[in-house]
Amino acid sequence: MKHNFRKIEGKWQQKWEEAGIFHAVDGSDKPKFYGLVEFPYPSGAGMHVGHIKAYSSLEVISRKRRMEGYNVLFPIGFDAFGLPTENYAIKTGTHPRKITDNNIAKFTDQLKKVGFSFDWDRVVDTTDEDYYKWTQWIFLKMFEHGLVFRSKALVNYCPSCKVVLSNEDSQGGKCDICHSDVIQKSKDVWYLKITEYADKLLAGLDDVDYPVNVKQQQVNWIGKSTGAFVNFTLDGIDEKLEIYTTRPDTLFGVTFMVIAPEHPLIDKYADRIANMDAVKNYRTECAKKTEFERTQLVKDKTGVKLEGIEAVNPVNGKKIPVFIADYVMMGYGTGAIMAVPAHDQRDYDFAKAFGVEIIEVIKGGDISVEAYAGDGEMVNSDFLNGYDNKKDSIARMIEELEKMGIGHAGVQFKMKDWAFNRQRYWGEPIPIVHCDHCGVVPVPYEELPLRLPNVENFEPGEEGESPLAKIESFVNCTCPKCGAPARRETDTMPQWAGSSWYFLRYIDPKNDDMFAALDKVKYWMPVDWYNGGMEHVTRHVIYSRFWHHFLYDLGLVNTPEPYAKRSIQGLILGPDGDKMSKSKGNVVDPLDIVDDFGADTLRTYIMFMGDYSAATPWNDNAVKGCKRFLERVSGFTDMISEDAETKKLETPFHKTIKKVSSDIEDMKFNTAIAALMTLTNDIYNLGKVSNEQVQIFAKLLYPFAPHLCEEIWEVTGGTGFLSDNSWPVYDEAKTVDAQTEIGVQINGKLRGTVVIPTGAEKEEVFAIAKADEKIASLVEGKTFVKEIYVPNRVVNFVVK
RNA sequence: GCAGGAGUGGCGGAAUGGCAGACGCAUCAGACUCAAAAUCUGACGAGGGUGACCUUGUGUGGGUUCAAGUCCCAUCUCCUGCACCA
Repeated sequence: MKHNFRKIEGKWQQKWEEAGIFHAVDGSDKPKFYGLVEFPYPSGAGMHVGHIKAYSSLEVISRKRRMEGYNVLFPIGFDAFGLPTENYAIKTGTHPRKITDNNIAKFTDQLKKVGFSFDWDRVVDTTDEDYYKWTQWIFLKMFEHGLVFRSKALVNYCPSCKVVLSNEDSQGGKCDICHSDVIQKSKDVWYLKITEYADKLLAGLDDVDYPVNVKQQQVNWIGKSTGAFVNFTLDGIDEKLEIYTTRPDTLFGVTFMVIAPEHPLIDKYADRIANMDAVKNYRTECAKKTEFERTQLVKDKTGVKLEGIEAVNPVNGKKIPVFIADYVMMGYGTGAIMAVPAHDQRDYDFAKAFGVEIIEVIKGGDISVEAYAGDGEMVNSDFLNGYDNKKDSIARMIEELEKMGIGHAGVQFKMKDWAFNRQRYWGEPIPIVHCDHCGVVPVPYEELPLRLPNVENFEPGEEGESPLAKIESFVNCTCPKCGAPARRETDTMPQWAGSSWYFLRYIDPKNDDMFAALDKVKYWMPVDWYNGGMEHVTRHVIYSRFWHHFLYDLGLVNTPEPYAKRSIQGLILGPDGDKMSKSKGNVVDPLDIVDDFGADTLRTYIMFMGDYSAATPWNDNAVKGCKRFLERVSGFTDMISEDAETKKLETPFHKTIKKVSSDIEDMKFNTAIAALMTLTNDIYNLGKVSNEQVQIFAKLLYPFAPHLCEEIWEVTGGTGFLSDNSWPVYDEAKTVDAQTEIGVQINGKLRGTVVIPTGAEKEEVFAIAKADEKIASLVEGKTFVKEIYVPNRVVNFVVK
C-alpha cells in the first residue's frame, strides 16, 4: 500500500478519540504506569520541535506499556500563568485569560495533530480557578505549618520585569525571563521555608532513580556544608559576633574578621566607628554593583577597616581588626567570617592587599606564596599542636568550643528560602489579608478560590507594586478574624507555584473536595517515570519535591518523593548547529514537518536523530530519510507471501523484537529504529514476508509511528486497536543464527574470518580456523604459544 | 576554582574489553527515463597496490592485556551547571 499520511493520520486520530482508548482507569486491577512529561507553557508561538522531543520518550514508552498490559496514565496540561502572557496582554490590550485560552486551544490542536496518546479527559490548566484554588489551599497549609514568613530583605530584583526573583530564578545574576542583570533591592518578601526541607531533599535523592548529573546538580544547589558556629566578641562592648566556618581547626590562625557590608552590626555601632563616611561610601558602591559584577572581580579584594572596633578571638583572647568587604555575603552563614589568611586563599589575597598579619597553623605549604588548604601538622595552636589531619583537629576544636561555651558544630546550606511573591497580575493571588489589629491573617479555606479580579489594566507600578494594588474592590476587605476593614495582599505567586503539584491533580482533576482523593493518590503515585529538561533541575524539580515532601508530612500523599525516575532530553539545535532562536532564523516548526511529511515521519525522525539525552542538530535530509523508511514499511503489504521462504526471517525478527524491546526501556530510541531499518532491509532483500511478520513489525514500530502501524494492522486483518493487542515476545533460542562468522586474529591482528556452527566447542573452532587457507599459510612454521576463543566472537592465535 | 559529561568518517551517530564505523544522511558510479524527479543496484575512513591484499586509523602522550574507542595514569579541547558559600 502507499503511505498516504494525509489520509490515515486524521482517520486514526479521530478513531482513537472516539474510542477513548487512552483514558486511564482509576483503581484498575492491571499494574499501573504513570508516565509524566513537563506540561508546556502555552506561548503564542505554538509548539517547538523541542516539545515534541520532550514528550516523545514517554509517548513511546506509554504506548508500549499499554500493549504490555499496563493501566497507563499519560496526562498533559498547561502551565499558563506567567510573564510572557501578561506582557503580551499589556502590549495588545487583550486580557490574559483570552490569550491563554487561545494559546491552549492552539497547543491542544497541535498536540493532537502529532498524535500523542495523552488522556485528554484529565487536562489541567494552572490558571483555572478550580485548579489554583488548590494551589492557594496548599499555600495556606504551609502558612498554617509555619513554612511561610514575610521579611523585609535585600532580594534579587529585575528592573526590567519589575519583579522580585527567587535565587533559582536569577541564576548567574540574570533574570530568568528577560536575561537583564538582576539588582539587589530591599523589599517586603514572602518566603517559603524550603531550607527547612533541605536535609530531606538531600536524603531523598538516595531513594530515586535520577541521572547522576541531575542528582549532582541538586546536591550542589542544596549545598550542604558542615562546620561550626563560633562566637567572637567585640573588645569593650558586650556584643557577640557569630561566624560560621568549615575550618574551626584553624581558629588559632585568625588574624582579622570580615563582615558583609550589609551587616546590621555596622549601624548598631555607627557612633563608635571613626571612619563611618568611608564605610558608607563603600556600602553605596557595593549596592550599585550587580550580582554579576560582584562575582566578576574575584581577584581584587576590596574593603574598609572599621576604625574604633576590634574583635577578640575567643580561643586566645587576641585582639584583631574587623573589616567590611563584599567578598562576604550577608545571605550565607551569619554574614561574618573569621579570616585565616594562611589557609584560605580569599583571606590571603585580602590580607596581602591590606597588610594584615598571616600566621601559619598547619605545616605543609609555603605561605609566603599562597594559602595552604591541605592537611599537615598543626603548629602555633595550643592544644591542637601535633594533630596532623583536619578531621581529628576539627573534632578536637569543636569539643573544646562546646566545653568553653563559645561555639558548636553546625551545618549550612547554600540553598536559600524561596522568595514567593511577584508584583504581577497574571498569577495566583496570595490568600492573605493585612489587618491593622490582627496583623497577617490567612484567608479562610472555605473562601477559596481567591479569584483574580477581572480588570483592564495590568501594568505594574513604577516602583514595582502589583497591578492588583490599584484595584480598590480587590484590596479592600474585612479581616476574617476580627471583621474590621482590612487590605488584601496584592502580590501574586511565582510561575513555579502551579507546577509544584500539578502531577497530583491529573490523578483526580475534577475533585471539588480535595486536590486529589487519597485513595486515588495511593493507586497512582509515585510518578513512575518523569521526563523533562535539564533547566528545571534546580527549579521546578526541587520546588515540587519540596511541596510533595510537605504534603507527605501532612499525610495527604503516600510517598515522600514524587518521582521514582527522572530522565532528561537533549536539545534540538538548528540545522546550523546553534541553539534555535528566532533572531538567528534557524527555528524549525514541527507543524510544517507534519504538513509536508506527516506526524509519523516527524516522530520517527526526532527519535532517530541521535542519542536522546544529547544535543543534536536538525537535518532536513535526514527527515526525508525517515519518510523513505516509512514508505518502505508501507510496501510490506504488497510483499506478503505465505510460502516457506519467509521462515528465513524468523531469526532476524526475534533479534529485532529483543533489541527494540530493551532499547526502548534504555531510551536508546535511535538504535531501536535502526534495528527496525535493518530488518526492513532484510525483508526487502528476501522480497517477501508473511502476514504475521508484517503484523509483528507493525507492533514494534507502533510506538514511534502509530498512525501508519494502525493502518497496516487493519489492512492485514488485525482486530481492534494496536494498543489493545500485546507487545511481541521473542524466543531467546530463535535470536541466534545456526552459523556465525567470527574473526580470526594472529597476535591480536585480524587476519581473516571463518564461519562456525553457532555455539561450537572451542577445539572445533580452532580446527576450523586453522584449516582456513589464509590462516594456515600465515601460521605455517610457527609455534602456537596461546589460543584464545571468545564464544561466537573471535579467535586469537598467539604464535612465535 | 568546584562538580558532572563528551571528544569516533564529509555529517548525525553505532559498538557487554573481542571483526571499529551498525543505521541514516550526503557524495560518486550504474540501471530506468527524451530528460529531470522518484525508485532500484553498487561504492564510500585515510595511504598504498593491476589484484587477492597490505599499512594505518576512535583528541594527544604513556601504561595494563593474547586483545583497548572501551580499563589505568597524565595531558589538551569542548559542553553543562554552580561559584568570593567562609
